[in-house]
Amino acid sequence: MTDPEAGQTTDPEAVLGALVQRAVAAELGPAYADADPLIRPSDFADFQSNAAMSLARRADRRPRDIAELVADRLAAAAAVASAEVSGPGFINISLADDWIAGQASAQLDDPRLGVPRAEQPQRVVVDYSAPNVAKEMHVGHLRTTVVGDAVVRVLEWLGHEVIRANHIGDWGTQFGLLLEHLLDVGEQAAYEQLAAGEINVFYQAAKQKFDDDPAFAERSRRRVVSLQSGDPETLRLWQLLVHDTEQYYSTIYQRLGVMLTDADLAPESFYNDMLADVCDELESLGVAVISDGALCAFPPGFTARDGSPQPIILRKSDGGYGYDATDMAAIRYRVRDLGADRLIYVVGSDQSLHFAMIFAVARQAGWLTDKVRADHAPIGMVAGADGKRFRTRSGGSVKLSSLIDEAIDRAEEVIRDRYDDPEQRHQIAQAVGIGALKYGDLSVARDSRYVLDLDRLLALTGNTGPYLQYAAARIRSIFGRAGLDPAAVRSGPIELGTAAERALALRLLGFGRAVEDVTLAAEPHRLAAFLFDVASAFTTFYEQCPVLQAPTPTRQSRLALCALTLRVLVTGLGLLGIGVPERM
RNA sequence: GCCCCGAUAGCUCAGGCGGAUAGAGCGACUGCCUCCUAAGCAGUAGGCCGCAGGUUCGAGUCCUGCUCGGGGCGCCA
Repeated sequence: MTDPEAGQTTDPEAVLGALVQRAVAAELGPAYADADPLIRPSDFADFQSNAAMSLARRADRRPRDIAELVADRLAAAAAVASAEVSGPGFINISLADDWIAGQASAQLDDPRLGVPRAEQPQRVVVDYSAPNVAKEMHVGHLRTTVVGDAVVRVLEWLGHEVIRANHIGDWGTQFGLLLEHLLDVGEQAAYEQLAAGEINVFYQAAKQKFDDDPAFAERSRRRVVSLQSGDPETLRLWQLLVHDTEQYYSTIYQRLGVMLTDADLAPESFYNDMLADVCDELESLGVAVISDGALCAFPPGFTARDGSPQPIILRKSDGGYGYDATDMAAIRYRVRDLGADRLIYVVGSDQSLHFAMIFAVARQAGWLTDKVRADHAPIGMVAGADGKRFRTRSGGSVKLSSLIDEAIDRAEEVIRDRYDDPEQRHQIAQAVGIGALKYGDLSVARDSRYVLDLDRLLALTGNTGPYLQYAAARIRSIFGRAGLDPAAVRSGPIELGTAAERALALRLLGFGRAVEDVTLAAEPHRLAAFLFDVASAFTTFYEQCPVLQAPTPTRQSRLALCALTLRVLVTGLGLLGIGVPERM
């Protein structure tokens, strides 16, 4: 165990946890050194430890007696102002003001703001976004894209090596009709339409012809065969189609400020050459068997509608490969060739069964071992007004690009009278609108299903991205008025004269824990909630504590606290992929 | 039929590994711009945590059953 009062972390819970563990071990014996200190936020103090009650039975002592002994030892620690027993054995712990102030000063001086790098860096493949070629990116792609992006940023900042994998759908039978339609309209016209984002028009026209024109349908079927058999001209057309829509994704990603680039494409077709070998290996391992003419794997514990074993279908009876095979190939490739320690699939919750089965088969095959962790991070579906799954048919879909436009327009509307310069106005509106949009999706649990509500998603007041951006802008404004560069303020001393200052400083110390929490289950909303608490604590401080007008020692301290708050907000929002405008 | 997810304030949602009096935003209602940005702040009202049992010192949280909603379950991806 590390020294509880040393090390890089500023996290009070970690520090108190170590203190409680040490005290428990001293009172009850070394066998108790690893007991969970059960540190929780408290309504009655800064924190409480509930350890005494859980240890009472094991130690055959009365919980209050244990609590008294531990509390006495805690009270002697420099970090602790008071430790008192209450109720059945709660230990209410308040931290010393000068300890909080010292930690905050250290955090300000630390380039990493008290967030240590991972002790054991991993190589992590994060699979997210995954739009389909020649299909519109709609609102349903927003969350997987921004959640994946935030997870990637957090993992990288913690020192992990991240491989971004945009598993776009660029293969399958629908390409027959798309390619025939491409030939009909001409390459240039198709390019213009696709690059302009008129993707659904293109797709629906192709689909219409497929349904109405038997000759077209027949051509399409033949085209699929040509594609799969590697006919050079067909491949050329296919690449054209893929390239055109990739260009369109890129513009969306750039507008959203998402890290994905062409270099991160890991399309379905990438695995085509591996599929036969994947099937062979699974078959030779005895994991896959022929059933009704198809090559299937039957992972234990999965049963179908009629109670029979439930398969994944690797190779269809017609010899073609399905997406089960592609995903198996991707797992094998990512673990064996890329050397991944962890796989995170930020993919819709409707794929839960699929991933459970895929992972199970990969374990049977020995591709996933105890050393490799595979997570499906389910993304909740977007529902229509009827509460049911949001379907993109019948023109009811919301294009992601329109949503972005709307977000920026709404933000610009708010500041229309505030900034004369249209360029500046647009830049602010862009940062704020995109910030609102992304935060709106990042601040809820990623698997919560939701009815699309633009007013909620694009809100500019309350617990929103702009609220956090606004707090940062106000801090910058303070420094601007003082003619100071906030980045230059790197040291205290910080003094905590008021409750608002203390509450803000204490809150800031939890930054590292909040960042860490994101990686546990790929949940950026935990960081979002923390940042909202920080901004909220700051605005209370802002209302109550004049900074520039304060007398000298207090002024310096408050400037330091502001500088620290700004850096935590900007860094934290950056980890969520949200930019912060200089002014608002 | 089986499996997964959900049900918390009027609405949208948070609630690490079980802790004391269940939180936030929006909406409603009261106040607050001679003062570092009112995209803000302070406050009030609003709860059978779906229902019924169980586990235990203690359950929104864990277990069982049920109700309702969503999703999934052999050759689409």
